[in-house]
Amino acid sequence: MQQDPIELVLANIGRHITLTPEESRYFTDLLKPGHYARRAYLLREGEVCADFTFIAAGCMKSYLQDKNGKEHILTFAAPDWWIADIMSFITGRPGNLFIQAINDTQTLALSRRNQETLLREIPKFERCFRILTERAFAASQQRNIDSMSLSAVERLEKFRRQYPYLLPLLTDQEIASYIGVTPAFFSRMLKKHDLKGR
Amino acid sequence: MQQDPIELVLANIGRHITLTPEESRYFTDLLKPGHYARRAYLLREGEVCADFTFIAAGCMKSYLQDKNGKEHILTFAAPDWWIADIMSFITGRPGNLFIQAINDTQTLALSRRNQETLLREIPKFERCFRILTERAFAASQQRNIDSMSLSAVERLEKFRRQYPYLLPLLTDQEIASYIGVTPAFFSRMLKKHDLKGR
DNA sequence: CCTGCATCTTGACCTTGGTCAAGAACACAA
DNA sequence: TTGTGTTCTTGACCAAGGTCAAGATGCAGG
Repeated sequence: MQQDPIELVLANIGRHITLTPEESRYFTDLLKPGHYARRAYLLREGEVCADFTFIAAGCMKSYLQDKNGKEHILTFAAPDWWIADIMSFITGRPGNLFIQAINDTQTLALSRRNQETLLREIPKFERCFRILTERAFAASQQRNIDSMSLSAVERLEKFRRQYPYLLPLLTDQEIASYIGVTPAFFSRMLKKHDLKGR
Repeated sequence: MQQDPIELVLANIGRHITLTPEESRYFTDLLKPGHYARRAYLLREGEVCADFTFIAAGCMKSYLQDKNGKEHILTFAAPDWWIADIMSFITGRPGNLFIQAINDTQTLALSRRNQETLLREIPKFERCFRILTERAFAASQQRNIDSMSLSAVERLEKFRRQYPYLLPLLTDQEIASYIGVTPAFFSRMLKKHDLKGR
């Protein structure tokens, strides 16, 4: 059922640049496969995020804990997405994010070291990462826009429309955290607006 | 007093890649200088954002209007920064953002067309734009984090610490909009926490 | 089949910040 | 100096969403 992670990552890259078989090989040799059981951590607060990680199967979330210990989910990463604590990754300093598996997850990690090697040896990867970063930036920008201009209900409706395939994997708590409300308010919201049948 | 815009943009780029004089020339020939008077628009909602714009002097803001007509400021761009409606710029579709001059502003615009030419002719610019985009992404991510985990007062204090040089240019309304509160609440907040002397 | 832990729901009450409208302060233009 | 507009402040009231705690529901493991 599961597709080969290497095939998936090559398809992902192939959407942006064209590689020769040798280049593909060179690239995939720099990737380190990983497996994370449900709830296992890829990264914890205070650690340096050394890898740009491709999700081949499963699902991860990145979140932070505020000073009252409450968890705020920043992003979900479904298969075919990349995840990292970008701030820590580019500065090399310890970050504030946790990255955790939501269910069993297969990954391919590209370390900063290896990314540098890759970019030096095959410069067209610069283009590829520029495009990936542009998209991640646009998504992040849109999240800012939504949190400023939409109500909690609107954010929920948008989330459901945008990521229907994530819904079965997530608890209500996680969705609540992503859209920025408490579980208690989330529950009332579903009831009040009759949004229970996803 | 003012520095030459071309010098400034070359210094900006030079922080990430090294150019020969010919390459510098090729690059700067692709830039279109602009001047915007206070309150003039570089971009309006519904227009396609065709340019990646460098601010050489002055200051701009990008904002959106929500469906109640209220303005939410997404970013400020001071000298030595780039500004664009990234979503519209990368998709080529009409965007939702306004980009407006806060005071008299000198710009250098790199159109998407010219960017493509530049990247084709001098591939090391891929690297440069990857890095610029990574930073913009990290800043946007941080804004999401702050809006999720800080109170209005904390966001204000952080804003003042982070952008002291912007404060003299901005009205309280604009700062309020950026940190995500109304002018009325902003005023009360200053009083209550004795934050008036910037 | 029962236990134990997670998640979800609900009630009662609270806090943060919004709304609307009016007045005060300021700014600059004629 | 006197408008005229804009920004800032304030009062009275409101609404969205948070807090805390208790009970209900669901489900995996033994």
